[in-house]
Amino acid sequence: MQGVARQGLTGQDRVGGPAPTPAGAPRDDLSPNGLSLDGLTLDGRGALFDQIKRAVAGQILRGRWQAGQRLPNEAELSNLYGVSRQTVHKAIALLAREGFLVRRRRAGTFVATGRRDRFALPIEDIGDVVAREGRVYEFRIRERKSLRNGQGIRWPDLPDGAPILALECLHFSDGTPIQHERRLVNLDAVPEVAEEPFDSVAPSRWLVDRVPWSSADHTVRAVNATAEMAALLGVEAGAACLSIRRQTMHLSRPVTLVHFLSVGDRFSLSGSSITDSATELNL
Amino acid sequence: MQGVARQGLTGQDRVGGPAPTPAGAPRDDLSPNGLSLDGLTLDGRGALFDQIKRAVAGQILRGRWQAGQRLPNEAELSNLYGVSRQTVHKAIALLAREGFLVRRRRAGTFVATGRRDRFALPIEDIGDVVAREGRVYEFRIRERKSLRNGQGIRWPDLPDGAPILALECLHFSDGTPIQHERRLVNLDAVPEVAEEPFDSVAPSRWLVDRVPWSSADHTVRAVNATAEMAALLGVEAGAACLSIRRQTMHLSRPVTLVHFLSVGDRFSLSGSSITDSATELNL
DNA sequence: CGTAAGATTATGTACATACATTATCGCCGA
DNA sequence: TCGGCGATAATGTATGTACATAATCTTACG
Repeated sequence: MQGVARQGLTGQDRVGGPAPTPAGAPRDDLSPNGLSLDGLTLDGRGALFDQIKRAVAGQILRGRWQAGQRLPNEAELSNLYGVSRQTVHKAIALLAREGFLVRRRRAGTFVATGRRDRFALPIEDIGDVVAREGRVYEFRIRERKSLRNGQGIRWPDLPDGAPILALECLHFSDGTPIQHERRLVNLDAVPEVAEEPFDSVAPSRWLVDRVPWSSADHTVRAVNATAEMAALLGVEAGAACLSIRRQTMHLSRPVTLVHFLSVGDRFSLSGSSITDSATELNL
Repeated sequence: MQGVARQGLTGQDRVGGPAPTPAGAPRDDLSPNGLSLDGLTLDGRGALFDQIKRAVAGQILRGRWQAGQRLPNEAELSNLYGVSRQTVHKAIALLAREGFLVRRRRAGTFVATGRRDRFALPIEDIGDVVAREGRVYEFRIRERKSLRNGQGIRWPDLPDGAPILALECLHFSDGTPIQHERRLVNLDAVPEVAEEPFDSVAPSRWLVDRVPWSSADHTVRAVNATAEMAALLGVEAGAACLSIRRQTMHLSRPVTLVHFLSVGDRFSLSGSSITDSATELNL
C-alpha cells in the first residue's frame, strides 16, 4: 500500500478486496460531489484516524473545501483510504465535535459555516501570568471578614442572610501593584474556606484548585479608576482600568464572585485561539 | 437489566455471561481504589456512552471524585455497567479529551487536577451582540485605502512593502457609536477583499465568513480615550475604553489585524465558560 | 397535483475481537 | 543496594458486524 505508513498493528497490509483506490495516493480528480480530492493525503504520522483528521482539517483550513460543501460519505472515504468505516467515522465525528464539520443523518457531512463564535480569550490566573513573564508575584490580603448577604454588601444571586466570606486583596508584579481583587465566597458552598489563612496561596488559586465548578460567567469592561482605587494601585484618578467580574457556579449555586481591577497599562488579557488541528498542521 | 433503559438496538438484553453487576444499580460500596461508587448510575437517557460520560462527569463535578484520584479501569467500569469495554472507552476517552480526566497507559485514568486554565471568554462579533440585545446595529466605513506596509502604517508581522487594505469604521447600537474599528487586511492573503464594497456586510463578518483562519491572537486592555477617539465615539477625552487587538493568521501568515476600541460603559465582553457535561447535568 | 407511505441512504451506536503501546512492578543477579 | 529486564496491566487503535435512527427521495394513490 504505497505511501501510507502504518503505525503498528501486524505490519501486514489491510486487504479490503480489490484495493479500490490506493490509499494516500495524490489525486487530481473530483469526488462525486465535485469536491477536490487534491492534497487529501495521509502523512503516515500517528494513528490512522488522526491522519484522516489532519487530511480533512487541512482541506478545510487551506480553503479547498469551502463552508457548506458536502464531504464524501464515510463509505467513500473508507474506500479512498482503504481503512474501515469506523476509523473514518471516528476521525470525522471528532472533527464534527471540534466544530469543523456538521453532520446530518441521511443528508451527509458538511463543512461548517461561520466559525464566528469560535474566538475565545483564555483568562489565566494572575499569579501564573506574572510568573510566566519572569517577574516576582506577590499578593497581600487587605481585608477579610465574614458577614451575611445584605449586610453592607449584596450578592444578587445569593439569598439574603447567607453567610459570606469577603476578601479584599492586592496583587503585585515585581513590587508594583497591578490588580485589586474583591471577592465574595459562599460559605455554604465552601465551608472549608473559613479555616484557610491564605498566607501562601492566593484565594483565586486556592478556590480553583479545590472547588470544582461547572460554569463561570465573566464580564470584562473598561472603567476609570476611582480616587480610592487609584490610590491603592498607585495611578492617577481616572486612569483606565480593566474590570473583570467572574461568578463561578457549582451544583447550580454560586460559589464565588470576584471583581478584579487592573491598571490598563500594566495588565492585559491576551491569548491565542487555535484549533488543535491547526496546531498539528503548523498552519 | 433492571434500571437501565436502552435507547434502541434490538430491545433484547445484553448478555455478557453471568451479569456480574447489575448495571445502574445504586451502590454504596467502594471500588478497589477506595473510590466511592455512590451515585455512579446511568440515567437511561440517550446513548450508553453518553450516560456513562454523564455519570462520571457527575462524580467529578459533585466533588465525589477528587482531583488526582484514580478511576476504576475500563474493564471494571465495563463490568459495573454491563457494557462492552469499547463503550466505556469511548465515554472515558471523550471526557479525557474535554479535560476532565488524564489517562496514562498502564498507570490508569485519573481525575484531572487544576482546571485553572480553562476559563475562557468568547469574543463575539459586535453585530451579533447588538442584534441579540434587540438593538439596531449599523456600521459606517469612514476610510478605506490601499497602501503598502511601512507607508505611514506598519504591520509588524508583515514584510515591508506588502500590499494592505486599511479600513476604518464605526459601529453603532441604536444610533449611538459604541465601537471604533481600525483594520488592516493582507491583500496577498485575501485579494478578493479589494473588490468588496462592504456596503451591507461589515468587514469583520465578511472576513470571518469567507476566510478560514487557523489561529487568532487577542489582546484586551483598558485605555483612556484620546481626544480624537473621544470625539468620534461621543465621549469625554480620557474616558475608559476597552481596546481589543486581534490578529488572525492563516497558513502561518497574517490575514488581518484589527484594533477595536469601545466605550467602557456602552460595551463589555461577557460570556460563560461551561463544560458540555455540566450543561447536560444542569449543574 | 398533493400527500402519505414506503424504500433508501447516510450517520450513530454497540459489541466482539485482536493486537499495539507503554508504563509500572517485581524479580533476579551482580 | 542497585540496576536491568521481563512479565504484566492499563490504555490505544483498528477491523468486522450488526442494527438503530433520521432524513430524504420515490412512488403510488387519492
